[in-house]
Amino acid sequence: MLLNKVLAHGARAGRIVEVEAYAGALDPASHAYRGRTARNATMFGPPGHLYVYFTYGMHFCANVVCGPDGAASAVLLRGLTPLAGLEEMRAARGPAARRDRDLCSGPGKLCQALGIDRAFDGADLVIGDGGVVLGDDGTPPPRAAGVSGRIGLSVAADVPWRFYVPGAVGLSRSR
DNA sequence: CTTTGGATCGTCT
DNA sequence: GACGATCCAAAGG
Repeated sequence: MLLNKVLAHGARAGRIVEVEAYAGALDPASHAYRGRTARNATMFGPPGHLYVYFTYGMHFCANVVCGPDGAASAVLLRGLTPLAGLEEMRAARGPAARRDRDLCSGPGKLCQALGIDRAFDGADLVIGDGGVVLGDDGTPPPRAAGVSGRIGLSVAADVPWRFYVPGAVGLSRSR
């Protein structure tokens, strides 16, 4: 359960409030569906590492590899509540992020805000090599997490594998 | 508030 | 050669 864990890069940190699950080779919507390639190699590795990919010619998205070595299961980080390093986040995001709640309210946004790019692909989030760490500040997972279909997919979007903290700051807009 | 279209390029077919 | 686990600005209500 990643909800309410904390992702930090240097002085910048945010609480994970929205995620989506991808079930490796069994999931038509997963990058791992058509087997291992140079791009998705990290997903096929051990859990606890960061899988970062580039899409739409301009955005990065970050996943946490969660299945055992070889399973290629991963969880996409879709939304964070900004906790620290807000000034740095604003500088990285630019004028488009008018309110604090806009800083990390989307998969591409949170990567831009935290300064995560392809160079961080494969980083170990537990020991924090590369400067990106996944931590726990004692906040328990939500008593009742919200659930919905996944967003932005052309296949298997109806599978209810999007989980979020109801009412939290930093959720991407739901449909 | 909602809807719509453009930007932009690495990766796989 | 096509398309994507997206975002944003602009335009209309």
